[in-house]
This record gives sequence, structure tokens and C-alpha cells, in this order.
Amino acid sequence: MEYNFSEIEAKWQKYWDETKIFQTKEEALKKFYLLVMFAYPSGDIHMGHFRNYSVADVYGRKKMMEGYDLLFPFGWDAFGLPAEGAAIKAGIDPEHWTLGNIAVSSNTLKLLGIAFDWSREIRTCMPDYYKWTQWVFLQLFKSGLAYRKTSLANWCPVCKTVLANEQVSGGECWRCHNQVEKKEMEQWFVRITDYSQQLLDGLDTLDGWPENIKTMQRNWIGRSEGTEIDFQIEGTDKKVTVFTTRPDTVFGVTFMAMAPEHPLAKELVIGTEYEKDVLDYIKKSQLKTDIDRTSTVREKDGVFTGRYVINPLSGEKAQLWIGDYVLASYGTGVVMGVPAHDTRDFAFAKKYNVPIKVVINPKDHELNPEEMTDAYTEEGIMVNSGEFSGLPSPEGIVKVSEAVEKLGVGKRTVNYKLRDWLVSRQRYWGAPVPIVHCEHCGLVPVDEKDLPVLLPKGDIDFIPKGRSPLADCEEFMNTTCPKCGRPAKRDADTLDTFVCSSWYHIRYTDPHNDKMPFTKENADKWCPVDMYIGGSEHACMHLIYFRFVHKFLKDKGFLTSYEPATRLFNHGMVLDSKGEIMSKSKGNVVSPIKLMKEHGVDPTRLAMFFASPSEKEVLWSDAFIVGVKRFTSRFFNICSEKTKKNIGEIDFSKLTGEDKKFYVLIEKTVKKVSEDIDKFQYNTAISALMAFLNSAEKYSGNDDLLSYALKKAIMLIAPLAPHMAEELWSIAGEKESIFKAHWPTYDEEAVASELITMVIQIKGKVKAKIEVSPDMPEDEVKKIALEKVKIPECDVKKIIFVKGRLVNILI
RNA sequence: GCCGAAGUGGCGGAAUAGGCAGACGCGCCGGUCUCAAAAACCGGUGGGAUUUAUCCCUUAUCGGUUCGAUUCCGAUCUUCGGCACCA
Repeated sequence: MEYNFSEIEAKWQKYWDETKIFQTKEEALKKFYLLVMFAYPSGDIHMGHFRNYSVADVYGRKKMMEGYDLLFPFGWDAFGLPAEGAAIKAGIDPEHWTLGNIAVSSNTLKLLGIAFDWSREIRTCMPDYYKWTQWVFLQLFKSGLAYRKTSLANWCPVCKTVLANEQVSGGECWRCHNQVEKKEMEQWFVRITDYSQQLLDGLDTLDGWPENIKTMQRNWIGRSEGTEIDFQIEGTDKKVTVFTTRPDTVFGVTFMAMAPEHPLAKELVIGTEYEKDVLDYIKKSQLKTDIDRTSTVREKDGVFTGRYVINPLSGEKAQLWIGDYVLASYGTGVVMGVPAHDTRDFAFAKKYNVPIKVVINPKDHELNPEEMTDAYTEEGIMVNSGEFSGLPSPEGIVKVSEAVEKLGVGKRTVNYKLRDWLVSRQRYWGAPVPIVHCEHCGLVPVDEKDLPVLLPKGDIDFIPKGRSPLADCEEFMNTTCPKCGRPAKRDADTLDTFVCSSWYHIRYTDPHNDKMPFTKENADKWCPVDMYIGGSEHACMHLIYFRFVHKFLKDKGFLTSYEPATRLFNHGMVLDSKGEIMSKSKGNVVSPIKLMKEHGVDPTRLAMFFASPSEKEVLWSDAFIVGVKRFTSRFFNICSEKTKKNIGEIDFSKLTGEDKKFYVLIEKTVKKVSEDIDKFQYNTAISALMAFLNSAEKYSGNDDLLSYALKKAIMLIAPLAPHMAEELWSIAGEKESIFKAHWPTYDEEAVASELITMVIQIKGKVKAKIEVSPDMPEDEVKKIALEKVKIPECDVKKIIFVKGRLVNILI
């Protein structure tokens, strides 16, 4: 029988649709929540989506066959810049553009036969969803976690919008890759930093997350323990506080460097001879781009303020400088300069002739400041440090900190690199910030009963001008204050799309609720996500935000789980055959739709899976399809011809010879495929099925046994090639969907009883092989081995025996 | 610079609580079928030597531990990912 894929695919997709087989069961007795990162509808589905969803689909279908009640939903992360880009370029309304793309992509996804529960589809750009995104924001606001602050925001001059720190990489905008500037603006922030420690601690509970993602998040949160120390400014009643992780070097402070943005910077020099130089320097450093500012290769520079600070421990004076290598946003914005023991301070001191004072010596020799070419940053013994001299530096860190606290000039403290989350955007296509600005009452949250704050439609000028397009829409802007009732203005900004995606996993548990974002009952029934599948590029963005929002909602009592997802799997990217990212501009895009139409969905899936393990990238080549097409057609032929509905019992103990071997093979294949799918190693699962097929075609024994084995093989291939498996299942006489069949078990006795090949080595080199049963006594195996290689027992020095593996004879 | 992962035939890749390196597939070579070709099927295929039922070499490179190392340890090289003046 010919394998007519297009007919078979259409038939079974229709069947799945009509029988609603993939619709989530409400009772969920044995729940499994499988989640794929939802899609940005930028056009049609590409190979990356195809791989992501197919990999998840295999996993989900196997779970179904294992008897789990599966929640496997899909949706659209539908707000965001590209829709506005299309509006500007082509004059299309962003909503029209977005919904059009969703329609096209949904159709494609349905043709791909992914087992999504489409009845739970969500679209973040629709009022029934963003109403609740606004609700989430209001909870944050009411808890004091959403606040406005004027700050130097990352500003992308091309997208004309602000960006969160996470959206700037290497000084470039994550979307358009143009250089980001700094711009002073009043913005909405979310106090994610209140959760720094919780987000860090939570990682230790996430055993099912890849280590590299957890490491990236740990580094991103960037916890460091240290000590804050106050230095009095000479001749004033003011003091500056520094944060240091090396209080053991405090006696080596010869200068102090302050960030140009520090509130005291200007104040300290006003009216002095240093005023002009310092103000010029501050102005200059603000004009520098982030790339210049944060480049580690750039020569450090600074300007002297004419002021001195007093070291609270040594009583020594140190020069106070302004230097733009000091970050205002980390620690206290002031750094104590210890040239002898810090690389940056050393470079700075050398440039400006600041004294270098050694306070830590290596164990074996003494440092001479004049001869040093580099800072000594290792551990050592404290010197020139008063009562602390002679202490090993790790101990010094503790002792100096204690002294600082005792003197009342500082305290031990913890710092994090994590910054607050900037959530406002000066764009149209997003969820409006549900806040009213009232002259009398200040910032007033919109009443929950008045949500959503609808995004106005119609005549909106989308051209980016550096302020929100909504600001010009008077109809939208003019409102009344929910508190005092007087005329007031709406907030003109919209929320970052990462706010929309920070809670979508919970909305899926109750997607049509119009009274609440979700019920606690439903959230707790399904959450946490049991397996979350997506790319690793979101490690420090979405994957932190959604953990934060989940924890926040938990703390507010809206749900019970501490983490949104217990297991995470990152699939690799699909690249072109040269290893480059596929993009329209390069013209190297491979279309999954074209492949699917030409070869069928199942062969295309199999080719993708077989090409490489799922977590690795795959350099796509159409040649991958050749082998699996031969395989599918051979598999289809033998199964459609040799399976029978009724077969007699297979009694392993009565099998012999070829029959026994073949039976053991199918049982072993069940074990292998089951384990490999659980590990996302679909490539080896497929090769095990190929090896089985090779033997099945050669097998010429018992028809019942062959049919028994083939039906097991059909079930094994079902998650990987679902349409073909359904067809073969029905040809085999089965009436129900194969996805209602139970995932096959294997005969452990048979798998364990298989004859094993033992290797006979002489001095570690393979000389012969013997087949023995696994329970043959050691002495007997040794005897056979010696006979086999014709070595008399008297020549043997030693025999190494590894059960079930080998015999190594030393002579 | 720091942290992490990886390096296996012509290619994708398999095998690591240390135990037959190269499963499975692509490609290639030979064959069957055919007037011929394609498709399909069958056989062969890491490299080298050879007296061809034989031997040597081989998992980035060099060393170590071991009866035995792709797997463990150390050094070096390369590639990829992340962080990058975080005091």
C-alpha cells in the first residue's frame, strides 16, 4: 500500500478536530501541564516554531498515551513593536496586521497537526486578556511594587522607545540592534529587586531546569556580600558611603571615586576652584554612550574635586575624585580606591599619580609599590593595617567588618546587580497603563470594575516621536479621577510586552473567565507547569519576569505554588546549512510549509528529530529527509500488510531461536524508545525504530509474533509520526484513536534474559567474542574464554572479569 | 578578562557509575531490475599496510591515573553560549 500522506494527514486532522481528542479534561485527575513559549505573530510559522512545537508535541502525545490529563495550550504574544512597524510602513492598522498573521499562522499550525487544545487559545492584544494584564499591574501598584521614577532610561533612537536593562545587550537594542542612548525620562518601574533573594533561592529548588539557565540567572541577579563604610568629608558634616567586598584592604585606601551622577557630586565643588572642571566632566560623561562608559578596555579617567575624605579606621586622608567608571546604579555609587589591590584602581592611580599603599602581602614575599606593574588582588597577609596587621586576608574581611560595625561607621550588607524592571513604553500597540494622573490626588489606579482601559482605535499617528502616540489622542487622555471625580488625564504609556507574558501560563488554566484573571482553584489545579519548552534566549528576560510575577501573585494569595515551572527544556535553534540564522534578508529561509507539502508532516518531523538531539542546534539540509522517507514508506508497508487484529498470546518461555531473538528485540526497543522520548533524544529513539524495522523485514517466523511486534512499534512511533500511526492503527483493525491506547510496556524478563556478547581481551586488546547467558557463573565464563583464545592456564597472570561485559586476560 | 558547554569517519550523529569506538542514517562504491535512466531493493564502506581467515593506527593536541580511557585528572589549542569597570 502506498503511503499517501496528504490524504492521511487531512483525514486524521479532521478526526482529531471532530472528536476533540486534544481538549483538556476539566477533572484532571492525573494532570500534566505542558507549555510551549507562545508565539509572536510576525508572519507565518518558520522552522524554529516548527521544531519547538513538534518537539513539545511528541512529549505531550506520549504523556497522553501514558494516561495523563494533558493541558497543552497555545496562544499569541500579540502586542509589540513589529505591528506598529507594519502600520508605519504599509499603513496597515496594527490590530488588523496582527490578527491577520495569527489567522495565517494558526492555519499552518493546524496543518502541522500539533496536539494543542485550541479551545484555550489566548491573544494578549485582545481586551479580554489585557484587561487582566492591567489587573496584574494594579496589584503590583497597590502593593507598592509599581512606581514612577525619573531616570536615565535606555533609549533606542530607532525604535524611539525605552528599553529595560535586559533588552540592551552590548549597548544595542535587542530588536533593531542599533546603539542605545541614555535619556532622562519619568518611567514606570516594577520593584523586582524586592524579590532578588527569593528569585535566587528559588533556583535551588528547580532541579528540572538546565544548569546553564540557572547559572545565567544567578549571574544576572548577581548577589555579592560586602560591607558599607562611611567616610567623613574633611571640613564638612557630610559623609560618603562606599560598598566593598574587600574591607580587608581598607587601610590601603588612597583615593575615593564617585559616580558623576551621584547627588553629592555637584554640591561638593560649587563655589570652589574645581567647580568648572568637575561640572564639565560630569556633562561630558553624560554624553558618552553606554558602550564607551562600560568598555573595560577604555582608559579610566576622572577629575579631582579638591576634597578629601577621612578613613574611619586609619584616620588617613584620601583624595575624592569623580570618575565615570563608577556606576551610580550599583552599591552606593562611590568606590574606595585601593590601587595596590584592585586592577581598576591601580590603572586610575597610575594615570593620576595617586599614591599606592600596600596592605596585603603574598605569603612568600613582600610587595614594593614602586615596582608593581599590576594590582595584587589575591588573598594574602594584612600589613600596614594597624591592629589587623598579620591577619590572613579572609579573616581580615570578617574582623574589619566587625570593627566597622562596632565603631558605628558602617555595616555588613548584600548587593545585587539586578535592577528594577522598567515596564512603560512610549508606544501605541500595548496594554495601556491603568493609572489616572490627577492634579489633586496624584497617581490614582483605575477601578478594577472599570477595566479594561481600552486601547483607542482609529486615527492614531504611530510615527515615533519620543512620546506615546496615545498622548495626542484627546478622547483617550481626558477622563475623570476615580477618587475625586474631577477632570484628569490618563497615563499615555503602554506596558512592556514582557508584562503580558509574565502571567499567561496562569491564564491558560482559566482562559475564558470574564470575572477574574483566573480562579485560585484552576491555577492550583494545573500550576506549576510540569514541562516548559522554549529557546534559551529568554534566560534573563521572560524566564525571570514570569518567576517574579508568579511569586508575587503567590504572596498575594492568588495561587499556591512558589515557582511557575518545575521543569524547563531548551531546544536548539534551526540554522541554515552554513550554520547561519535564517532570515528573509539573507534569503536562506527554509519553509516548513513547503517541506510539509512536498514530503508530508510526519517525514518532515522525523527528519528534524533524527538530524540531531533536540537540545542541540540543527543545520538544516533537505537531505535529512531522504533517509526518513525511505524509512516511513518501508515502515508503512510492512505494518499495513502484516498486522492482524487478533493475535494469540505470546509466551516468552516457549520461544526459541529466531523467534526468541525477535521478541527480545521489540521489548528492548520499547524500553529504548520510552526512555529516549523522556530525555528528548528523539534521534536515538528513531534509530532504535529503524534498527527494529531492519530486523522485522528479515524476520520470517511466527506471524502472530510479527503482528504483535509491529503493533507495539506503531504505538512507539505514534508520538513521533502521529498521522501515519493513526492510519496504521486503524488498518490493524483498531477502532479508537491510537492516542487513547496505553503506551506499551516491555517484558523485563525477556530484556534481562537476552544472551550477551562478552569480549575477550588479552592485555586490554580485543581478541575474541563469546555469547553467553547473563547468569553464567564467572568461573565457567573464564574457562570458555581461555579455551577460545587457546591460552593455557599456567601462562595466565591475572584475569579481570567484568560481569556481562568482558574478560581481560593478563599473561 | 571571568563563567559555562563542547571538539568522534566525507557528512548528521551513536556509545561515557572507565570495558567491542563509529549504532542509525546520509553520501559514496559495487550489484539486481531496465533498451537505458530514475526509483526501489541487495552487498560493501574510519585510515594505512599486507602474504587479505593478518597486523598497525585512530575520538582536537600533549601528558597522567588504570589490566583497560571517547569517558576520569592536568596542560594546551579551537569553537560556541553567557557575563563583562558590579567595587
